[in-house]
Amino acid sequence: MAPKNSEASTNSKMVMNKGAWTGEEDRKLAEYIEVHGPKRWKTVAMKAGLNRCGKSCRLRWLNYLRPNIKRGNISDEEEDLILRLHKLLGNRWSLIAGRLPGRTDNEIKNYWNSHLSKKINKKEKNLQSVQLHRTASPKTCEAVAAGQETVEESSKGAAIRSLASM
DNA sequence: AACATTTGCAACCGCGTGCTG
DNA sequence: ACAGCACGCGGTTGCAAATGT
Repeated sequence: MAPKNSEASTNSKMVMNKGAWTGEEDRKLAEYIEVHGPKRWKTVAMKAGLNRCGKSCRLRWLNYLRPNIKRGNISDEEEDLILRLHKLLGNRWSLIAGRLPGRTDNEIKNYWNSHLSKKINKKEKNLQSVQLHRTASPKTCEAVAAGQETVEESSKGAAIRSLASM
């Protein structure tokens, strides 16, 4: 895959750092934000003396350097909340993260993709095999599933609207 | 021990939206 | 009304560590 960078490409001579952040870069970013605050990321990147694009700085701050960030060890309560919110909101990771203090959307998205989606797939497969044994025709199953989907979609919309407006 | 495969997470990318001049 | 910019989001990728053969 050819590397692209929309912000970096605005200055053809400038080659931005990419990949993992070093301790030194973290320190520079944190020090700058402590003084000037987390805004104008392009300026932050330049003024902090970081050869990074603004986007990269923003992401690093939000997902790693920001104070009060919880890392790892997602508790059973948090997992349960994620599952319920995902059922309600779908892949609205930032909204879900907003309900979990100290957690980032990226962390929740990663957790979902690597842990929960598998769990759910397993559950669904189990459920399907049970249903196939119990119910009459596959068409009945489809009809039932479609009906549930419609109801879920409408409540999803209401939930997103109410959370987004907060 | 050596290699292959899988997993988990940090970071990147493209796109949509809102703000500003 | 419009263009350009900055920001935020969700999807995807890259890679090191862990695990399996």
